[in-house]
Order: sequence, then C-alpha cells, then structure tokens
Amino acid sequence: MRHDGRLSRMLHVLLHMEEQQRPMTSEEIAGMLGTNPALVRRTLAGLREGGYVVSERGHGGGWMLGKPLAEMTLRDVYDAVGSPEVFALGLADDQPQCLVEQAVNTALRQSLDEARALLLRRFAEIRVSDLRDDFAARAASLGIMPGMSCADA
Amino acid sequence: MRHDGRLSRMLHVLLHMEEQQRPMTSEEIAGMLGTNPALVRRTLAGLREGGYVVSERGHGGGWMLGKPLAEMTLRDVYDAVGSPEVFALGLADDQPQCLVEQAVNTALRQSLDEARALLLRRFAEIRVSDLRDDFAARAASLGIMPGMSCADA
DNA sequence: ATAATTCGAAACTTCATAAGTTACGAAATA
DNA sequence: TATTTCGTAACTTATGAAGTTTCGAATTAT
Ligand code: FES
Ligand code: FES
Repeated sequence: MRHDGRLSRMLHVLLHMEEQQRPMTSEEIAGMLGTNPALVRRTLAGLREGGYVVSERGHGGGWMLGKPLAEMTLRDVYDAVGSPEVFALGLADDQPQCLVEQAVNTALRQSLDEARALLLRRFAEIRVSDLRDDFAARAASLGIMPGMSCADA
Repeated sequence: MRHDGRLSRMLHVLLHMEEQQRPMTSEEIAGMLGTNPALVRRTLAGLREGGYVVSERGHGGGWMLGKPLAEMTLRDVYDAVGSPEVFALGLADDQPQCLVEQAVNTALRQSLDEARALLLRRFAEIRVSDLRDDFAARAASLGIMPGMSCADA
C-alpha cells in the first residue's frame, strides 16, 4: 500500500521555510522535495487555511510562514493536511450484520483507537520548532553551517 | 489509500471455524467473507504455517482450527498474515541526505514506533477466544441462538 | 480404475488513491 | 504590456491489496 507522506513533506517544508528570509516559490519547494509545483500548491493550500503559511502571487511572490514554528504542533500540521487516515490496517466491513464480525470489529477498533489517540497525543506535544532545534543540534555536532543549502534539490 | 483487511478477515474466519465441527471449504469461507476461494487459500496459507489452522485436500476436505482459540492472540494472527504495515502515514524518504528531513523523520518515527508498539502490545494481550466470548455475550443479550447461520453469505 | 472434490499455486486483472503532471486563468509586480 | 507566481481543475501514473482464472496435485467416493 502506498503510504501518505504529506505530513512528513509539509514538516520538511516548514523547517526550510523558516531558514529563508524570503518567499519560496512552489517551484523551489518542489525541487527540494523532488516533486512538482502543482502538488506543492495543493498540499500547502491546507496549511494556508490554518494560517500556518501565507502565499502571495506574482513577481516576488511565493510561500512564507504565517506564524512562528513554536506555535504549531505536529498535530496542527497533521490536521492541516486533511487529518489523513493513520492506519493501513482496517476492517473488512464497517457495519457488518454478522455478530461474529461485529465482535472482531469492536476489538480491533478499540486497539486502533487507543494507538491513534496515543499517536495524536504525541503529535500534539511536539512543536515544529522542536524539530528545528533537533536539526540545529545535529548540524552543530557535525560542524555544519546551520543555513545549509539544499543537497537533495 | 486502500486499507489492509487481512487481519480482520482472518479473525472472522477463525471464529466461524470454531463453531463448525467439520472442515470448511475455501468456497464456503469465501461466500461468508464476500470474496473468492483463491483469496481465502492465499490468506489462510499464512495461518497454516503457524499451525493455527490445518487444511486437507480432496473430498470432505477443507480448513479446520489447528489449535484452540485460547492459544492464539491477535498478535499471532497479525504475524501469520505477514505482519502487514500498520500505518498509512509514512515518511517521504527513509534515508534522506537533508538534515532537516532527518530531524522530521526522527520525530515521526519515534511517535509512530510508540503507537505501533502500543498496538501490538494490545494485540498480544487479546486472545482470539476473547472475541468469541464477546460475541457469545452479544448473542445472549439479543436472545439469539449462538450457533447462528451466516446472514451475510 | 474412474470420477468428483478440494486444496496449492501461479499468472493475471481490477480497484482505490496518493502522487505526479499538464494546462490555463487570475493576480501581482516589473 | 510582459513576466512571474499562485489557484485550480482535469488527467495520468504508480503501488499493492483484492479479486479472478486456471490447472495440477492430492484425497476420497463409487
Ligand atoms: S531537501 Fe532539505 S536541504 Fe534539500
Ligand atoms: S459472515 Fe459471519 S455469520 Fe455470515
């Protein structure tokens, strides 16, 4: 099953966005992510609705942070990209007639709901700025300039 | 993303299998699950390797439990169907050059690993026989004969 | 023996959907 | 007026579970 990488990508983008003191175009971002501008616009549109980024059209336009990274949690970003399905595991039928299958569903739902709740709780505890700090520490310990250029682009 | 219903289906099958005091053919099971015999064989093959079911060919053959439901946990069944990917959420790139993306991956992995560990721990705590008991309780409270026939077939 | 049943397994098609792409209009700046 | 850049719709591709077809092998019934 193809997994959903939107949360991961958007976090990556937000961190790079903070480093830049200028709007980043969808094309730049697409190059960074190894994808294309239309997809970037489509996904960042969700973050814009939440005020996490702002976009400007025309010459000199692009995407910039709409608020400090310290004011966004992973949970916020998760919701901004559409609160995608967490699990690949699922039920065969959500509303089965069969009582046996209902028992199976009840048990699986309970476990899945618990695990999802834990995950989203963790996400809510982590600010995006914490990732930036983690990155800064890695960079420092490797003796790398914090404002590095994009190696993957 | 299309989710993976193998665990759910196999639990359903195991519970029905216990009710029957005879081998169930792949065709019967397929009718029950709303699918087809080849898929049933493919998926049950994993359970057979773990000794959770046994199969016999030829006239009067089919599938039967290989051990009591009290000796199987949801975790056992999960592993028997191939330990499928738990999450639909995933990383954009598992081994990125970019330090920023590495920081993102580290944080996401940590949260996902925690949630997965909790889920599998719960799975390991639940015996398949617990689901049967839950089913029996539902059936009793509805005044339904425990050995009901298949309504979905 | 012969026929019927049933699993075993390979090869293939379908389906769902995230991702990727193309294209063009709207808005902003030069 | 030309250029840049986002906004958005429509379309194609990629991936893997699910579904299907088919035939051989094993087992039992007659
Ligand atoms: S993609 Fe993060 S530095 Fe290039
Ligand atoms: S599928 Fe469970 S009773 Fe028919």
